[in-house]
Amino acid sequence: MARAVSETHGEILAAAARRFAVTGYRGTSLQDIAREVGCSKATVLYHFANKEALLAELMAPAIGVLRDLDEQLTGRTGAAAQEVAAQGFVDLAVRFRREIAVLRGEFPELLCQPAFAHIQQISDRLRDALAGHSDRPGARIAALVLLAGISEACAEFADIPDDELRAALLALVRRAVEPVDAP
Amino acid sequence: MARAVSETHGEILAAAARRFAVTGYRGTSLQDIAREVGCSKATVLYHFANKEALLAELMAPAIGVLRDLDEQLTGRTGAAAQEVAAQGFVDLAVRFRREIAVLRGEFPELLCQPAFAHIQQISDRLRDALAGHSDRPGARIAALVLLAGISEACAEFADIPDDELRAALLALVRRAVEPVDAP
DNA sequence: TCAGGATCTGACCGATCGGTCAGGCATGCT
DNA sequence: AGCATGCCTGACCGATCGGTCAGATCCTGA
Repeated sequence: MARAVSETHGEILAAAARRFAVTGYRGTSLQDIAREVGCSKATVLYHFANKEALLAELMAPAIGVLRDLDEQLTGRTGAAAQEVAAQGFVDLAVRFRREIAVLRGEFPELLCQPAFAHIQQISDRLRDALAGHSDRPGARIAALVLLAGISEACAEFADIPDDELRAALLALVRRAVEPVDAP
Repeated sequence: MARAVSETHGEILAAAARRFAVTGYRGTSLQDIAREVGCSKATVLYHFANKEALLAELMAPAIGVLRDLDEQLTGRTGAAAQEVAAQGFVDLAVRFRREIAVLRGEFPELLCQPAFAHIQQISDRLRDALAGHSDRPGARIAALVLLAGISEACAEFADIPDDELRAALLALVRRAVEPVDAP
């Protein structure tokens, strides 16, 4: 019955990604994941220290890209920051559609877990950049609406090809963002 | 220890609204609500048949307004449908900020419950109207991003006055919606 | 051949969940 | 006084959760 190490490990990871995307992190039990893989719950906990570690490994690639985007944002201001934030986040959201779906609505609670403590600050900076670092309520509100809406759209439109989704979202963001330095 | 009938009933409802808005429906136990009210869990279940009934009574006013909006949408097409949908939903979302926050991310699972079965269809029609009944992917994507984003923004910006939030959201929607009948 | 590590499992644990139930207690009607 | 009714509670229920643990099984290198 024993399989190669990485095989079962990867199967659990893939099954978790599928289940989390459909029923959310809290809504998915370790038993659910084990059932989908075809192993026991104890096996899942042999390969992963706990449920949170499973989620962390699942989100690691997306978080890495988010970190990169955060670095690209440093120093940029005004319209330049908006453009980099828009292009970067749309690209990230489309590429990591499934990972985004996992966080659906559970963002606030999941951010409390130590493994994701820094994500909150990064997403705050991202929102700030998309608002062109403006403190006008209109700009801040628009930035939040767009970031949250894009996440939801990427999770929902699973059937649309990457290119098409990315183009549509980018066009939307560009006309929706409140322009800075109004004449 | 006994209080007037409606008093405890209302207190439970108010406490549930507060807790649900912070920790979500699933993330809030009947014990949590009882603790906030200062009564026993059994008392909560004396006033409400079950947890779902408590949620249903909490959401009833918002659902009523959503139904009204749905009726106003029938027969309208193109830009007129977009405008009615935009104005109606922004107004609804701002007025029922707390109720919107309750649904945060738990929308899909909550819609499965029989008490909310019809909400899915209404929100589909609302999204369709905001897209100007266009079948272009760009229009449909923009409509979803806006509806989801507005919900999230209303749940998040609890400190901004109604008028200001409504104005900012409406301005955003008007410049973000993909125009129909392009020349 | 055999020791030892990697893999996997069933049984089990304490905690918490939504929900039930018999009964206590105050109030008001007859 | 006696009874019914509405309100409230502690104790309890079965189910499920994440997580632990001792041991069975398999593979590999000496």
